[in-house]
Amino acid sequence: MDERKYAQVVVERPVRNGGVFTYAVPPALVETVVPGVRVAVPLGAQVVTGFVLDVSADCPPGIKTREIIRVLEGKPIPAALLTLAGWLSSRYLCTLLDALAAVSGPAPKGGRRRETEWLWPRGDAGEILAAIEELKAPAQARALSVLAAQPGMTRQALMREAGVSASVVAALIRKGLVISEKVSRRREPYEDVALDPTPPPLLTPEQEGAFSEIDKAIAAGRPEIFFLHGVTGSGKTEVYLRAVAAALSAGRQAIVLVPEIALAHQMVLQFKARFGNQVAVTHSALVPAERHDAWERVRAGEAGVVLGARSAVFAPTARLGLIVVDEEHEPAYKQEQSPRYHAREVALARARLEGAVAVLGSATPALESVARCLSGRYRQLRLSSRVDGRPMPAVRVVDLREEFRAGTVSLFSNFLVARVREKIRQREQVLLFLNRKGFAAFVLCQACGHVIRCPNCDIALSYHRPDTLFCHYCYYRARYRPRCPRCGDERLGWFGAGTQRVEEEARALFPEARIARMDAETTARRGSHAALLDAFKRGEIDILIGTQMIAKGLDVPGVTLVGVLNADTTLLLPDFRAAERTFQLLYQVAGRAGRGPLPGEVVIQSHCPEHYAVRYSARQDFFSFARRELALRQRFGYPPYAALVRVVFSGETEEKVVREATAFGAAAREIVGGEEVLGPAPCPFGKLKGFYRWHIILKGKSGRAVRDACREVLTSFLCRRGSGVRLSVDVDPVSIL
DNA sequence: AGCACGCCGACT
DNA sequence: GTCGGCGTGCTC
Ligand SMILES: [Zn+2]
Ligand SMILES: [Zn+2]
Repeated sequence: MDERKYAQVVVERPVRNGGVFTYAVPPALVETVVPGVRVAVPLGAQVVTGFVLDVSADCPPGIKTREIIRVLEGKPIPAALLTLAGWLSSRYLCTLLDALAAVSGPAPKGGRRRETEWLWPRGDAGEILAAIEELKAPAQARALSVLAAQPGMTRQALMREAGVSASVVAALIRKGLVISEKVSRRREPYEDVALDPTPPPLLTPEQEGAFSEIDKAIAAGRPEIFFLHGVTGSGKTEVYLRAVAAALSAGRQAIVLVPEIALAHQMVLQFKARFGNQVAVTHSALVPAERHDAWERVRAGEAGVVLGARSAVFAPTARLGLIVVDEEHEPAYKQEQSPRYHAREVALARARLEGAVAVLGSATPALESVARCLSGRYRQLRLSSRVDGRPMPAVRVVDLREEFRAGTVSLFSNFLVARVREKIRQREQVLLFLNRKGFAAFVLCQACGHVIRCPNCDIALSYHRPDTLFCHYCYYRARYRPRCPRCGDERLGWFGAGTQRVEEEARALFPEARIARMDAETTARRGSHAALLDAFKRGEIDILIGTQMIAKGLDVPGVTLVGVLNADTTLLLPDFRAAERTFQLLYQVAGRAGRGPLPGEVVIQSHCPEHYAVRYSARQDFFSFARRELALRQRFGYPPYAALVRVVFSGETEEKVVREATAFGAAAREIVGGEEVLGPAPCPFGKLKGFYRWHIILKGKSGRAVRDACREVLTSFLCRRGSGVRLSVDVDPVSIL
């Protein structure tokens, strides 16, 4: 009988049908063609690669199949991750191919592991001396004698020391007078962290209570979702460590996600000290081949713990028992290219599919998480007191409107200047924090703090020349008048000072202080970021000025004052999460003060001190903030009470982009039922690398409903091929820039 | 995405 | 008459 096997293959071509084709498996490949392997297959006139989804004995009728050419190297994607890829493509409306590529981890080939090359002179001292004498080329002779004096140099060092060019060294190697030895530097970062033999610290009663719940679920193999809501310094990490230990002793593996591995230095050290080489760190500093090695250690079960950024959620753990998502509210968990997944959501889906326990942690939960705690989907565990028993820092909000009326033109209020001077006198350290500059012109009344918002969307309107204000969500437009609608003042500003200007002002105001600035410009050189932080920690800098990047993970005991120069700029972002982002940022910044023995102090400068995000963050009152914010989300129809899908159109000709976006909008309005179609409107970054960008936002009651509606529109809608307009879909967008 | 097929305008 | 524009459809 016909024993032929057929494989369903997703080809690496953006084909309309989703790219799934049926191929015959040649007898020689029956053993190796299994679900999850990559294969080379013929497609039309060419050979393309693809992923095998499934292998079976039957073939859909009425098609002439061709044979798989060969199986590519690399381990197959495990079944659970293949299922997860299917989930990803339907949850995030991406192609199955993009989902499979994400799930398949780092490529097995493509780049060598890093090697260090050492150069040695050939032979004993006599032979080398003879060779130097015989050499006709003086540069080569010089290089060889330099190397003889100091054997074991790198190529760069030899070139530098001998003052010769690369060709000189190459000639010596070619002649066999110099031996090149390449040593693979298979150094895992943090490899040299010693296991800490001391027993883990005792848990506080709160930590104990939280851990025992998680422990019970792990021991029982009950796939629960826990939300660990713990204030700054309440010891969430120790709870994660205990939970991971519990999973390991139950014979299962654990994945621990952090927003940015480069900023999780302390946490990596703690995990390495506790679990040693059982931890695989998927560090972004690894070259692809090294990432692949780490992945294989996980697959083989050598590593029981995976610690990494969002892509670590796809680690090929065979026996997953626990997934931890630390700082679950962080926007860094959102992948901003297809598949545009949120690692927290993927983690929950994976935990469900593989029967693992999930632990999400934050001091300032995403409002989606608050809603899920309230609905009972997450079990909430609270850590409400600091492990060290220190009080939260005292926060003082300075009203910039009063400063404005009093004629202050400086970025520093009089109060902040006085506090900084006091700290400098006492030889304590100061952190000055500047919110990132607004990306577009936004309108804020300098006199009363009023912000003009969209009546439909509650989103801050942005100004466009010569006299238009518009909403980036629904494209509501209004005429701009340089006159505040609330107080009538004519000084509507769009301010946006850079760190450079802050530094200049600070030098003028505090001439006796040692001041440093940390931003993209000053930390462009590799390692200078760490060097600057080290200098600050050693007390060689009195005032450190920086943007968002210094708010994360900075732990300097000498800092007793944190100043936020402009608390409001995040409130002006065209984003329904603007208030949430502001609250999170201010809360986090405040946590940077008073981490040492001296009490901390925080000064927040704001044009809208009465705004609830500013007010409640000053009191570190998350629950009051959440209550207010949830009410607004409900009123204006935003997550967690609604779901959004954003469709971005981009191309080199704006008219064509607008035409396609408008056509999509019309098709969408035709098809959808209860969902709203907002726009098209220009994206906040309306032109990026020569591409004009417009977007449409679909809004609906449930995620399922909006996704279904969007999927339906997408099946009937195609950008005209000649238009050169590309379309990309973002389900649950985090940033709409 | 590629590539072929096909149907109209302006060239040797 | 044919060379070539790109709109349309298909690839297991
Ligand atoms: Zn005003
Ligand atoms: Zn609007």
